[in-house]
Amino acid sequence: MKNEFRALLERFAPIDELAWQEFASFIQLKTYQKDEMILPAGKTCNFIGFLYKGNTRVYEIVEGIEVNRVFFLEKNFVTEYYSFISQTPSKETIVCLDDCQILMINYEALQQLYAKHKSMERVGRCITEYMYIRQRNKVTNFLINNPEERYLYLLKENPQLLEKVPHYHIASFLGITPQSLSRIRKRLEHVSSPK
Amino acid sequence: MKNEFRALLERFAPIDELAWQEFASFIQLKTYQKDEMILPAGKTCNFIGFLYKGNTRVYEIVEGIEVNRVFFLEKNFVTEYYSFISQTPSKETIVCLDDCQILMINYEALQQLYAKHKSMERVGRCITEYMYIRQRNKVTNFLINNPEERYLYLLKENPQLLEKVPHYHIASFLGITPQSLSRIRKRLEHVSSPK
DNA sequence: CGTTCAGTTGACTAAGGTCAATTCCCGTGG
DNA sequence: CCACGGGAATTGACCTTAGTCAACTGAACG
Repeated sequence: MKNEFRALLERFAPIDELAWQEFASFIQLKTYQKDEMILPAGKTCNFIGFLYKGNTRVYEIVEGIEVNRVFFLEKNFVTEYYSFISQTPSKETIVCLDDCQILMINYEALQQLYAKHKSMERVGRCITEYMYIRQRNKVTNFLINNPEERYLYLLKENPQLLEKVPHYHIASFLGITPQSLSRIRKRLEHVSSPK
Repeated sequence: MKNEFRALLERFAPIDELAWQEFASFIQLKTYQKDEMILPAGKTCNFIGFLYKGNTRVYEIVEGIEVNRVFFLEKNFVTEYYSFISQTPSKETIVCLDDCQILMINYEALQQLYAKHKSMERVGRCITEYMYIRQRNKVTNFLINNPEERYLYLLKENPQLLEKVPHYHIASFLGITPQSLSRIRKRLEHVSSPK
């Protein structure tokens, strides 16, 4: 279980054995039920989690509209990264899409590890960069692609998402209405299998 | 001149005198002419600059289309931050919109300073966070606002931009065509001053 | 068997994309 | 000083597509 967490971290940079042992000793397993909030808006995110089981949705209320920011799926991280690194209250809420088991490491523990182990700090920095580039890619996607192309991109990058997440959440994530998504899907259906 | 650079940095976190002295000793002044490239795509960005004079544009060629990423204006930073922090080749190109004078500090110097001065490292981390949140805000802007609203947002946040940058660059930055921008401007004109 | 909610569909409107033509502005050279 | 050239900006005509509001379908659940 913990080894899967390690494997994910090491996709960024290697961690030496000693650092990992210490890291592992800080890990806590938490379980949540479907629709439960892992992090409510207004609270500071003090963890980085590994989604051993289940899927989550991160949303923000902007001008009264609920906007889906990101979906963290099984076997990936789950955190509100900005709140975590800056240790300021989150504007976003993380909720479970289904029952979840999450391995968590908290902020204080991680800071200790950063100070103590060069290899951990390197992983941390790489993750920050990764988070940054993800945002950038998303901006690019909005800049050069229309809704249909964004949907196709999502389909290509994250086909599992469509099965795991209700479509109206996907629509919000793509910045369109559920109706539009439905029509886009219909259009594409005709193209791929023109009957 | 250098003090203005310092003031900008200290908007993120205070820098102690000793750290600043050392930082200042590394600063180099470089000058560029209008349309000159400060950083061509493919080269690794090894500097963070302070735009003492002039304005710059950062663009990327995506699927054959030139997409404007950001404009760095006088008295602000100029860098390709992802390339800088990860020390990997930049996908983006930085060009001068007019003649520029830039105070630059290079990567190696900065790393030295980070290792030596806690206050410098703190500033560095805060800047990374700032860059991250900027991208996030831009995503939000695309998610909840249509082109007209994005233009209005830009107008509110960065009114100088409209005077300093040709409109077709603004359009690309907003993710729309120059024609659309022109029509949006016309529409708004009628609203604000109905003759 | 009815309630609820996600998803779809229809009708209509508005807004952006595309292509082409035109105007405006500015610098250059005759 | 004026005419010309070129790029930016605007405008027009047309098309496509997303938004909106409302109705309907269908599946899940009690």
